[in-house]
Formats: sequence, structure tokens, C-alpha cells
Amino acid sequence: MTTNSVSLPDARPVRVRFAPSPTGFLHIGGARTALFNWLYARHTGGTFLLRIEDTDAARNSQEAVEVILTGLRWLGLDWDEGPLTGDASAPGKGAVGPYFQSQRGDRYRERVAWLVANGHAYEHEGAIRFRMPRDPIVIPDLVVGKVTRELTDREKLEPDFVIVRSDGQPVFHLVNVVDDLDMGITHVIRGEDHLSNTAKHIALFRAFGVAPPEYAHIPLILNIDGSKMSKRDKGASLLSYIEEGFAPEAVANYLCLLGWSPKGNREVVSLPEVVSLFDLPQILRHNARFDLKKLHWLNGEYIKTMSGERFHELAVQALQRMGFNTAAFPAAYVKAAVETAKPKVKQFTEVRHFAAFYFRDELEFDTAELRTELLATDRVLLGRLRAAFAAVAAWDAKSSEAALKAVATEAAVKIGLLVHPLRLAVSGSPVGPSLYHALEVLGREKVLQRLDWVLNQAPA
RNA sequence: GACCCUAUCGUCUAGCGGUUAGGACACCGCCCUUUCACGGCGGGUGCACGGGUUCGAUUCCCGUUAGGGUCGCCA
Repeated sequence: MTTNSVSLPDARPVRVRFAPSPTGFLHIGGARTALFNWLYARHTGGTFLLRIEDTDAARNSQEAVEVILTGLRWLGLDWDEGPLTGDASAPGKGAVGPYFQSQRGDRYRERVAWLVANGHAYEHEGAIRFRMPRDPIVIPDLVVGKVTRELTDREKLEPDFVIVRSDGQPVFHLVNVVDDLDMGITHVIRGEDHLSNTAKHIALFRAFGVAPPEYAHIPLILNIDGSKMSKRDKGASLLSYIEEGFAPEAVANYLCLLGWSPKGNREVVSLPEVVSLFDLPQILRHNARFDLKKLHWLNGEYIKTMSGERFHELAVQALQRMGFNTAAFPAAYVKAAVETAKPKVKQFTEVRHFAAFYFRDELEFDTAELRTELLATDRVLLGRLRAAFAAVAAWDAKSSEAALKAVATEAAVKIGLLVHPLRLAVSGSPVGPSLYHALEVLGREKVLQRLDWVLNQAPA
């Protein structure tokens, strides 16, 4: 029997929560904690609650809460109980609210008074301290196993810890436990950074005379170099993935793969399927490093199978964020243009390279060198290509391809000699969508215009 | 300093005493091709180290090392 197979079937319906502090920032690790809680609730048919731990007035604002709500909604993590907006005083959804700690002061005062009255806590220099047991506390953990936590040397000097500051504000350990108790939380799924603190929480639950919830401490997400991911690190904020053009389903899928596996050599797994496969004991115990390249690949996988409509929606969104006024172009043109980028794009910010040229009046080169390179091409050859294009009867991908190949054959050159400068001339970039399809979408007029521009420039 | 957790390719992982240690990303090579990209095929790289236990350890135990976490009138 391994140490972590400790869970017996529990009659109580599962109630889990994500309890972030509104810092104006949703950490990617926090997002994964929320995801794992959500997965467990959905897997067990339980309830997922969102609780805002805004006891620290200094870092508390409505906007900061909205960041969390927006991030969770973007990932597709809906909560059964919790706030509806960032407004702490507004009513939330659920029977055990308020779901903002700033609104629960009475509960905390009541609980603290009880602890003091029953000898579990006492006032000391204006603050209230909890009488912490001196003996080691055993933490049964669904992922880590049985952990015996002894006091550290510092704690031995003063084992009792503050639960209410001298200014009257209750402290995290107290409010966290009181809320979990009052909200009927059955499983606490949180980052491993809380494992050591759990001894305090268990002691508090016992003082209140109730059994602590089940615990599941999940490993942390580290930077790719193994250092801890702090707020400052690139990619630490969930918001950055929204801005960098990732699809939420890809990010959620990738997060699932960190510390958990669907087995069977699979990587692409939809959230509904993860819901059915997910369970706590299978979570890995070691930290994972965040590999942006794999997320990038995974995002590409999702884009490949994405409907044209959804791709269109997200691509246009990305273009507009980059300042392209796609609305100024005919809808059919935008649709066709964006479509040519779909097979090549792995991230929505990349539509800039694959579709921006459709929406620019002036040719813009990726680099100055490319401009020089284009102006150095054989004008005679390019002129013949222009003439052939002008003579094509019906302008489409097939006919422009045929025309280009005919010119190449006639001139006895490899088609690459035409293709490369042509691509540069119409898009300003050496990489892009299927060239002939791009020509078709762009329209003959614009193609000839851009070729003329090159032909009229002084040779490099 | 003390306490706690962890350790399979560069990265994410499968493996739960006997395997040619599997997959994916990344990387390299080849093919396809619209000299790019996309796609296809192929390739290399791994059980941190040292002791046990065992007929046999990647797998179990102990230690070392390394990484991470915690010890706050922050959450």
C-alpha cells in the first residue's frame, strides 16, 4: 500500500474552492490551481466555488478582482458559487456567502471569540495568538502522501502564531480555515507552497472541533530554467497568453499536462475528456517547468482543427489589436485573406506575418535587407511575369500558377527564381501563406500594382 | 539555520521488480514543396550519485547531492 492511496469513498458531496488574493494579476500557477479544482469538482459532480481573499486592504480593488474573473472565464472555468462581479459588496451566487473575505468580518470575530473563550487563543500585546500544538502534526495528503510536519527552530522559539493583528485585522491562516469550515469545503486543492502551512490549518480545525478537509497539494510551475516563476517573469501572467494570441482551450490543455497525464501517449485532450479522466491521486509530485514551445505547438494543433469561423474571429481580433482596420475591407475579402493564414499560423500574433500584407496600402518589408534583395532581382524576368499576369484570362490561384510556370519554362529558370521575389513584392516577407492563393485573394489589380512598384524603383 | 516536498532524454511525461526504458515538444538530417512555412519520414540524447534489500533494481529502503517550498501582526 503506497502512502498516498489514503482516500476512502466519502459520502459528502465534493466542495472545492479557488481562493485567490486580488493582486491585479492572475499567476499561471494560480490558473492551474483553479483548473485542477474545477476539474475535480466537475469530475466528481461536486461544487466549485470562488472566494476572494481580500483581507489585505492595501492590495484590494475591484479591478484586481475583475482580472481574476476575466482570466477564469477566458479559460472556461465556471464557478457554481462565488462573486458575479468584482464588486465586493454586491451579492454573489451561492448560499454560504459573502464570497469576499472583506465582507466576512463578523464571522471571523465570532470564531476568534470562541477560540479565546475556550482557551485556544489568547491576547498578546494587542494581537491574538493561537495556541499551536508543540508536537508534530501529520498531514494526510492525497497527492504527496502522509507528511509529518515538525516545528522549525524558529517556531520552537514561539510556536503560537498570530491570528488577529493588533489593528484588529484577521490573518490569512485564520480566515482561510474559518471560510473553508463555514463554506463546507471538503477538499483543499492548492499549491505545494502551502504544504508547510497546513499543519497550522489542521491545528485550527481541530481547535474548532471539526475534522479538517482532505488536502491535495499540487506541484508548482517553474520557469524553463528551473527557477521559480515570480510575478516579474515572462509568461507568469495568464493575461499574457490572452494578449500573445493563444487559444484558451490550448492553454487549458497545456496546463493539464503539467503534473498530470492522460496516459496513452496523448497530448491533445479536450477539457470534457480531462474531466472524465482526472483524479487527485494521479497528480505528480514534482514541480514542472513551463515550456512555451510546447504550448506554441499545442496551440497550432488547436488552430488546425478549429472551425473557420472561430479562426476568423480570433485572427481578426488579433489583427485589430495590432492596429489593422479590417473593417475597412469587404467582409468576403477579410474572410478569404484570413483563411489563407490558417494552415500556417500557430499563434494568433503570427497572423501579422501571414496576413497583415492584405490590409496594408504600402508594401512593408520585414527587414531592410529584404527590400534591397527584392530590388536586386532581374527586372526583365519580373517584367515578363507582370505581363503574363496581365494577360491571364480569369484571375485565380490556378491561372496565376500556370502563368508563372510558363514564364519560368520560357526563360529556362527554376520557378523559385520567380516565386521568391514575387512573394517579397506582394507581401514584403519571405514567408507567408500559399502564394497563389494569396495572389488570388489580393486580386490582380493589387498584384500588378505591387509588381509595378518594384519595376519603377531604381535597381539596388 | 530549521522543517517539508521532489529527482526518467534539454523540456513535459509513460513506467508502479525482469521493457531493445515508450510518446510529445525542441533539435538534427532527408523527402515533399510555392528556395519560406505547412506536411511526411528518419535520427541522437535519459533513469543524479553512493550504499543496501532482492536471483534481479529506473521501479523498494537509507544516505549524499541538487532543485523547490515554508518558518510574517503577507496571502
